Amino acid sequence: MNKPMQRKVLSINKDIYIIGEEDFDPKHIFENGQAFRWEENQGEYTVVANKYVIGVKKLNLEEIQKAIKDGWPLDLWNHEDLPVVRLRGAGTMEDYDTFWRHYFDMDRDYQALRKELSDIDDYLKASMDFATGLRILKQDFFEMIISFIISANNNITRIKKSVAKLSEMCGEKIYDADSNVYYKFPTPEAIAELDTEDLARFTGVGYRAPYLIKTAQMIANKEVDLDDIRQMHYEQAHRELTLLSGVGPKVADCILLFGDSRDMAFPVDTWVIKVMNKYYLGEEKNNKKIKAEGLKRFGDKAGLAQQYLFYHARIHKVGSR
DNA sequence: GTCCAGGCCAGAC
DNA sequence: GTCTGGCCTGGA
Repeated sequence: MNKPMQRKVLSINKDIYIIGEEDFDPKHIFENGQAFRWEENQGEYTVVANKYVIGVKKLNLEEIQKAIKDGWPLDLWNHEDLPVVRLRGAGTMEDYDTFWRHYFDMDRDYQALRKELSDIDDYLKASMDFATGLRILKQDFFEMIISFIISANNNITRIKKSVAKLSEMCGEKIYDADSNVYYKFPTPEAIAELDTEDLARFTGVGYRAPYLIKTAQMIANKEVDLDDIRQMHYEQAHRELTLLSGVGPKVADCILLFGDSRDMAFPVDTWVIKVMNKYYLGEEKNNKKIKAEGLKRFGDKAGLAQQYLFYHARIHKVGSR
């Protein structure tokens, strides 16, 4: 093995560059179903998060050479195979330290994680190898609640469209580096005030519209306190989340995994059911038992393992006719 | 036209 | 507590 590369992060003209990080592949990060506020165009992912709109791209050789020509410090890039990810419009190093570092889970050692999970079994190893560069984002808690209520019995294309329309409907305006208009994710108060039929018509969420409004109201009036939930043990937090309208066991686990860094939260969806049955169980139909098996096999990182299994299974259509 | 998409809810047992 | 049927919507 070569000596491990030292990751460097720097900001030049409001663009942030992450240099020498092998475990950062925008496609695997954004197209694995954990995030809904992105659009891909020629390898660049336009992403809305918090108050930011950024372009995430793993640069190719020509782009790196162009960057150097444009005034990039040449000494930063001294290996031909050194990966470079650009977060266009992401801001200064202060923005990185206060937001992006957390959002992209930069303090987790993914090389060590891949090694640890790969040792568990061959199928998990195949999934890990397939999705090298996948990271579990740390997204906004309330945004995850609303997004995953919309996700139930739905597909990713339509979920993305509905979340975008909802943000447009009642989120605050923000702008990207080229002054294009985008929208922040709405507050609980903003969604709580919406009319059910307006919401359904404008966003296409259909029968989920009353769930969204009820849940936003429960959160806005502190009937369910999100700050409290984040202090609770996993089981209690999961139970509390399912009090929200439209939140069942699977959605609650997605919220905890992607919005509250709960590595053991193990969402059991159709693909995970297929994978767990094909490789570990056979014909188990009870989701609670499937989840218990996941926790038994993958321990306190079951949720992380789940995300690689899910992504691999969905792409390869494991268990489908 | 029918089927399906990262499930949840209500009602029945 | 566990199981079953119904469900907005739009693209294949």
